[in-house]
Amino acid sequence: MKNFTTDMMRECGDCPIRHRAVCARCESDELERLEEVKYYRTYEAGQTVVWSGDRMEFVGSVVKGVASLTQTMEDGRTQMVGLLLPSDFVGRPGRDAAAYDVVATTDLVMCCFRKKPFENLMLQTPHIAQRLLEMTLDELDAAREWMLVLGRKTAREKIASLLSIIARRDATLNLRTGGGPLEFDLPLTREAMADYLGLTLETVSRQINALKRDGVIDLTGKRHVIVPDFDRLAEEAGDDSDGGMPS
Amino acid sequence: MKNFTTDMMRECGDCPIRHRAVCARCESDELERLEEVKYYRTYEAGQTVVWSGDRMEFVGSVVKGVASLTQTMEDGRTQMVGLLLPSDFVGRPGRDAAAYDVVATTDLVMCCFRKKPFENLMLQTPHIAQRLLEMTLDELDAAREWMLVLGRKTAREKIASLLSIIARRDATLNLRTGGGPLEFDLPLTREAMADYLGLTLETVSRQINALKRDGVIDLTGKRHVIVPDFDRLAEEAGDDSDGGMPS
DNA sequence: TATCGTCATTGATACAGATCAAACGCGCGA
DNA sequence: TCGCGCGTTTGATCTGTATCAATGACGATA
Repeated sequence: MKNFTTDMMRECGDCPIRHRAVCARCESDELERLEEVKYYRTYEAGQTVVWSGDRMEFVGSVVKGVASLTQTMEDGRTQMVGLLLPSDFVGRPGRDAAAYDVVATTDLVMCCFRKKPFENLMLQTPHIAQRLLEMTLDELDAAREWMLVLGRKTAREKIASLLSIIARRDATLNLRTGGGPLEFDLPLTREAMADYLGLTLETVSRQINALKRDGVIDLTGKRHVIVPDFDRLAEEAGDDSDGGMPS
Repeated sequence: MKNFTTDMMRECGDCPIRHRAVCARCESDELERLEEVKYYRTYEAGQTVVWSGDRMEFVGSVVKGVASLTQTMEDGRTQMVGLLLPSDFVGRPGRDAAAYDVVATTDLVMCCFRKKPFENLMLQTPHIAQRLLEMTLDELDAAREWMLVLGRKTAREKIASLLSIIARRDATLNLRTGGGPLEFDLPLTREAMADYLGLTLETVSRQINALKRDGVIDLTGKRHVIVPDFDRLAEEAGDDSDGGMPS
C-alpha cells in the first residue's frame, strides 16, 4: 500500500474533505464496490447519533462538524472518552452494539457505510484492515495521552491541553501552518469541555479566563479563541517541548 | 477464521499459557514460519523493557508476570497508561520507536517476535492483521474505560476499580469461576497503583485500609488480597451491575 | 420591546485528596 | 544480632477543585 499524502486524500472520490477511512482505498478498485453501500448522514448540534448499547448498523467517518464519545455512570457522572473531528472514524467492525454514546456537539455530517458489506470488504481486502489497524493504534495513543491529562495534570494544564489539541487539529485540517497566531471556534460548551477534562464547568470557565488574563489566549465572544503563541500554550499544557505542531 | 475458545488457546504450540497473539494463528500454517523468529525474553521485577523513544525491534506478548506502560512528564509526574497481564500484546507494528516506558513490575517472561519478519507476515496473512485489529480495539475500550476511572471516580472507587480488574483477570487466567471468594497477590506496589490511578501512594494506602475496615476486602500481608464478594467490590467501584465476571 | 431559555461568569464556602513529616515492619547482608 | 533500606502506614495540615448560589449576556420567540 502506497504511502498516504494530503493530496491523495483530497482527491478522493466525492468526499468533500480529506477522509481517511474512504481514502485509504482510493488506490484500489474496491472503491466502486463500497460506493454501493456508502451514504451520508447529517445531524444537528445536540442530536444523539447512537446510544451506548444500541445496535449500530453502520461505520463511518466524520466529514464536517464535531461529535463526542461519552460514557455515563448510573448517578449521572459523565466522561467524554473521545472527541471526533473531521476524518475520524466511528464504529467498530465486528461488534454489534455501540460501546459509547455518540453525540453531535455541532452540526455534523458523516460519511457512512453499511456495516455488513464493509466488514465483508475488509475480509477480502487486506489493506483496509491494515489501514484500520493503523488508525486504531493512533486512537489508542491519543486515549493514552489523555489518560496522562486526566490523571496528572492541573485544571489549568488540562484546559491548555484541550485548546492545544483543537488548535493543532484545526490548523492541520485547514492547512494553516507556520508560526503565526491561530484562530478557531470552540466546538464545545463549557460543560462538554468539563466532561472531557474531568472537571466542573465552573472550573473550566475560571481557568479559561485565567489563561486569557495571563495573555496565553485571547477570546472574542465566548467561543472564538485566538492563540498568539502556540509554543506558549503547549508549555502551559505541560507538554514536552514542541507539541507536535506541523511546521 | 474460526472463533476463538479457551481450549484452542491452551493447545497453542509451546506457549506455556493461552497466548492470544500467537494462538490467533494456530489454525494456519504460517505458525511455523513465525516460529523461526520467535524467542523468549525474561526480565526481573523493576527492570525496564524499553524506554519511551527508544528503538524497539520486537513485538510480543506477556507470558508470565506483569508489566506496565508509563508516561512521565518533565517534572516527574508519571501516569501508568496500561497494565500488561499475561496474554497482552506489546509493541506497535509499523512504528519504530516505543511510545511509552515499558517496565516489569514483577518478574516477567515475554514471548517475542522480531519486528520486521512479523510485519512481513502480517502483510501476507490477512487474518493476523484482523486479529491484531480486534485486540487493539479491545485495548482501546479498556483505555477509554480507564478514562472514566481517572476523570470521574473518587479515590475509593478508583481502588475498587483496580482491584476488580485484577481480580477478574486473575480469575479468568486461572480458570477460577463461580461466586466463591477470590484471592490474588497484588502485582503492584502502592506507588505503582497510585501512578495507575492518578493518586498519591498515601491515598492508595488509606483507601485500601478503608476497604479492609469496611469488609469489602481482606488483606493477609501487604499484598495478598481476598475478595469475599466480588459483586460488592464491583458496586464499590461504581460499575454498572454485573461487572463482567465470567460466571 | 418584553420574556424566556441557554450558556457563561463570578463569589463564598466545603471538602477530598495532596503534601509534609514521622514511624513502622520486615527481609537481608554484614 | 544489629543496622540498613525499602515499602508501607499513620498523622497533621494545606490547597485545588467541587459545590452551592446568584447574576450576567445573548439570541430566539412572541
